[in-house]
Amino acid sequence: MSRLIKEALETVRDLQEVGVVSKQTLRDFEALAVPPPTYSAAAIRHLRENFHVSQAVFAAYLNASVSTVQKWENGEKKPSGAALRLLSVIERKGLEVLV
Amino acid sequence: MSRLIKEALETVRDLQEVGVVSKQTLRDFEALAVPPPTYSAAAIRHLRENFHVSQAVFAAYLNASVSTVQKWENGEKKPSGAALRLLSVIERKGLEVLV
DNA sequence: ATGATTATTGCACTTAGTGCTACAATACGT
DNA sequence: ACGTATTGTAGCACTAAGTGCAATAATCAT
Repeated sequence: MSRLIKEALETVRDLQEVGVVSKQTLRDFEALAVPPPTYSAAAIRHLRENFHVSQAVFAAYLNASVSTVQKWENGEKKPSGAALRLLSVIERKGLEVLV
Repeated sequence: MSRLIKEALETVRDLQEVGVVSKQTLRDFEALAVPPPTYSAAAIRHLRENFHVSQAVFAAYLNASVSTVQKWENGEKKPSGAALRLLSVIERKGLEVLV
């Protein structure tokens, strides 16, 4: 998370404590403060290789087609927003969380 | 997971123990045995409402656009495979895992 | 070597994802 | 109750993601 956003988030947290801002607003802000993950083609390939799985198996975990994974890794297509988020979850929590 | 697949998975596990099948193959099979998640438009809306967040906030968590979430909930568009997997993760682990 | 698994390339096609606008509904404070 | 702010709906147009298939190439173990 960028430093600026982090500080802003702190501010909103303080404002919420004092009652200037609702819990809803705080939660909204937290969600918006979550940085959009980005993965280069190479990064995706590395991520998969760290788990020692083939493209086919990786695709199965992701619930995507082999063709899609290949195009991600070869830079022909970029993962959608949700797919990027999923990749970040995998990176931090492992493939197991998908099961 | 369907009963048949579950049994087949057991068999492959046994085969692997005896050495007829490699660990790779077992892992491949496990991945393939993971059932593809499905969410109806209503199910997605319910999922979001369970977390008491607006479409905008939900979209931020998913790293998707508001427009996309709306179309999912109104049945105009269906989530991609990876998006479905992400929804299943959220359902089982909560929104927190995305941060 | 050779056979099996895994990855690449290219083509064609479908549909998800997004942005924007104007409008409706609902909730909220005063 | 009233006006206001938040939240969700509806329609449009467009871009690019996702998919399948088939043929070729690279990798790797035996």
